[in-house]
Amino acid sequence: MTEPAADPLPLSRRAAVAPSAADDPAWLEGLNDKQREAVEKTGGAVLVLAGAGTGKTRALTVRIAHILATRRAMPWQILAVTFTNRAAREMRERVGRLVAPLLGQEAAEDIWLGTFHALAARILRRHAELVGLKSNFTILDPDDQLRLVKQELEAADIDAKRWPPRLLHWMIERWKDKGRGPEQVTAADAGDFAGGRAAELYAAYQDRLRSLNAVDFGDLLLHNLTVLMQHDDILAKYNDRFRYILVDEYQDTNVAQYLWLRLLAQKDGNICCVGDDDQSIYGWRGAEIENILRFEKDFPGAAVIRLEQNYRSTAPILAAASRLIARNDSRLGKTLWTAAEGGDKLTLTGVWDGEEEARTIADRVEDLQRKSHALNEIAILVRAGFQTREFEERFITLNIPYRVIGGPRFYERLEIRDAVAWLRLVHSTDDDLAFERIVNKPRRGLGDAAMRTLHWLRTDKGVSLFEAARLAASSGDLRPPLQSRARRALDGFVSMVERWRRLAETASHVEVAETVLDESGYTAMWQQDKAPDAPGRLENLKELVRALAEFKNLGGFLEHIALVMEATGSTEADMVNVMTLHSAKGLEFDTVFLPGWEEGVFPHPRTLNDNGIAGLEEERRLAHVGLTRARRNVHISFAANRRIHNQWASNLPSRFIDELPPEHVEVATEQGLYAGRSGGPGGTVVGAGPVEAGGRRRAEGFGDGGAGQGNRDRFDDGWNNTAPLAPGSGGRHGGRTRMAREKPFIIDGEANLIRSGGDSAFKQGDHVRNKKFGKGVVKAVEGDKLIVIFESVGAKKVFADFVEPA
DNA sequence: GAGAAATGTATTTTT
DNA sequence: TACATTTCTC
Repeated sequence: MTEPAADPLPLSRRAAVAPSAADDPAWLEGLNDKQREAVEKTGGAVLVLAGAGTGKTRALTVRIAHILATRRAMPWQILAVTFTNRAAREMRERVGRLVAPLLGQEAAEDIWLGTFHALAARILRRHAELVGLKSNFTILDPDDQLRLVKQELEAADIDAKRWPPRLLHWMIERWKDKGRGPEQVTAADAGDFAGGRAAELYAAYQDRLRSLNAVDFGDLLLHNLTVLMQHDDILAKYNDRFRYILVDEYQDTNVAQYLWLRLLAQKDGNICCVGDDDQSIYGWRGAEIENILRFEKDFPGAAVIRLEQNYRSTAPILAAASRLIARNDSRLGKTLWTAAEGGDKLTLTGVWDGEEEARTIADRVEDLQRKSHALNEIAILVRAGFQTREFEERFITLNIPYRVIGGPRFYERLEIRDAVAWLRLVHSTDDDLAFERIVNKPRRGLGDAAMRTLHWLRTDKGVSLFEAARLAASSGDLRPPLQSRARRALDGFVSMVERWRRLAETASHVEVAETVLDESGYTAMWQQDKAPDAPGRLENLKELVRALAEFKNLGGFLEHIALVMEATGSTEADMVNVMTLHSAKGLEFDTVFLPGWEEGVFPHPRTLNDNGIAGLEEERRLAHVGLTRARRNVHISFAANRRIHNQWASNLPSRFIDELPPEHVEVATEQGLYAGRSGGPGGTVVGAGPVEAGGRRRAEGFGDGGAGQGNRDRFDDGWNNTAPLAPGSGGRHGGRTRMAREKPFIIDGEANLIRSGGDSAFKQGDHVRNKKFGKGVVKAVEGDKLIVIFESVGAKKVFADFVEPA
């Protein structure tokens, strides 16, 4: 139970619910002082710093309702921006419920409410010609984007082996996040990618997109910026229109989104941003936590309102989350508190390996199930996707229903993308990417040779590939001549597509889709496929048609799948939820398991390597997000050994464990794993597998072997430059790849690795036995950990508690 | 053009 | 290990 005396946090402050005056309008009822302030302060710039579980969505939706109900603006004069479709949907529903009794059902429908991308697309469609596009431009999915990048690399004759397309794609995305077109990329930004040609490739990629009448996600914002900055009249129009702007999850905005908001808000300046700097976990994809930290400078005179009263979690959970996040320097500072008293301590469990961790957690889940705890209210939140596997396996054997959230998404599946490409082509024959994707699916004898001819025709005549196909089918005068078989195939293909286009003029889009999938032979292709996953794919195709039926027309549907890539999953069934910490943001559960709190897993070493202190702070925010998902119980665990990519690694408990308040944590480890955590040398020791003759090995992440005392020290002298990259230039690309191939390190008793044994029960040279690795000899003693050379697996760093004298 | 073999590569993810 | 992608081979 909580011990208030030992607790530095004001956990038992009095609840600050506003005394509800009798003449208060209905929509303001039940708000606390701060929430109410956030709702009623409608003029000027407002930053609502809303901690986890403090009712931020409530404040935001009531604020919209308040603006509407008090007639400060009409629905279409309000711009409300979210990041996810889920948030947008939820917000519209909630606003609708609030305002329907006052203003009618339609009021909420007319609000400009949606994701950044959906709203930007809506605006861009009106002004597409100003950036060289047609208003029916295609929004490419990541797969198409990458394909184009590859093609550009190929066209520029750059070795894709040495310069991975994915990296270039990533660079381009980040530039777009920063609101920079190709001409704004400096040589320094471009780095040494392909000998400094990245900016040039970026420009080529943009040209290519334009010629395809296509945009990627980043372009939606980027082109908006171009339009708004270059056309004062258009900007003025939107400035007049949007009298109130509201932004959710402001800590996740990137530079482009920030600039977009600034432009749109520049006239009245009635902008209200809601966010939580302590939940900024998307820096790696361009989010600028600086945006929220800088808000008061950006919008002088801005009001800052802090929502700190938490209605979700128990006091111990909040104490743990607060204590942990207080270690971050880059934050505005907030302290969550709750009026609720009591609550269980967090539990901390150390186990031998990942398998045991899964077993332990699954057993606990089973136990909860017996006590009729809803499975839906249980979540297992992991750092990285691969960690879900062992839980899945365990749940399958125990027959516990579970769902993995955030796996491969419906619209990303191969068969769906193929089918959609068919529809895209029927919708617009200009869609070259769609054409290329399905022209030979199912196989109709159109391979590289035929495509070369078509590409030549396209360039020569300046037409689309589809048009080129039509020409090729009828003309005899072709540069690379076309086989008669290919010509017949093309002829058939073209007339087929044209027939469907005529059909589309009269028939419903569902009918068209069914015809296309049937007559193209695409369905038949999967029916004949004997692969075990073929039936599932056919099922997905049916699902696609079902989904299609919910839209008015084909165009609407295609826009939807471009911008709404969400998974279709049942949320009703009672199942345990397994997902990454990232995808858990915004959700809450009664009981939350947080496995894998180990150095080498969480914080993730790569974040540390790439981004140093800032990276560590982001990982810590991730831990904070994890903790604050729980209403009642948090179970943290760590495994001393874990197999990652078929390599055993012995890990120390995460430094974040040290950052939790001990008085709120119950250590449930039988062998005292936790007790010895502090003071030891840090780092991850990667086990070497079987000892191979003479194998001197070196592992990434072992750079701090010598000196570390506390965590801070360890970080400073180790983590940043720990990976032994190739010296000198080469830098990231070459260095990292080369390193990864080198073998892990075998601890062979080098003096600098041996720490004084102290009071350990073992000493160097002792023969020991361990239940997993068998017999071995102690090579070194480090506090409560031993380095043992096992006969079976070679050198391992193990906790002394896990071995016995042999 | 298709299937087999070799090779590379393994955070986080929404739109 | 497990996957996707590329290259090889027929």
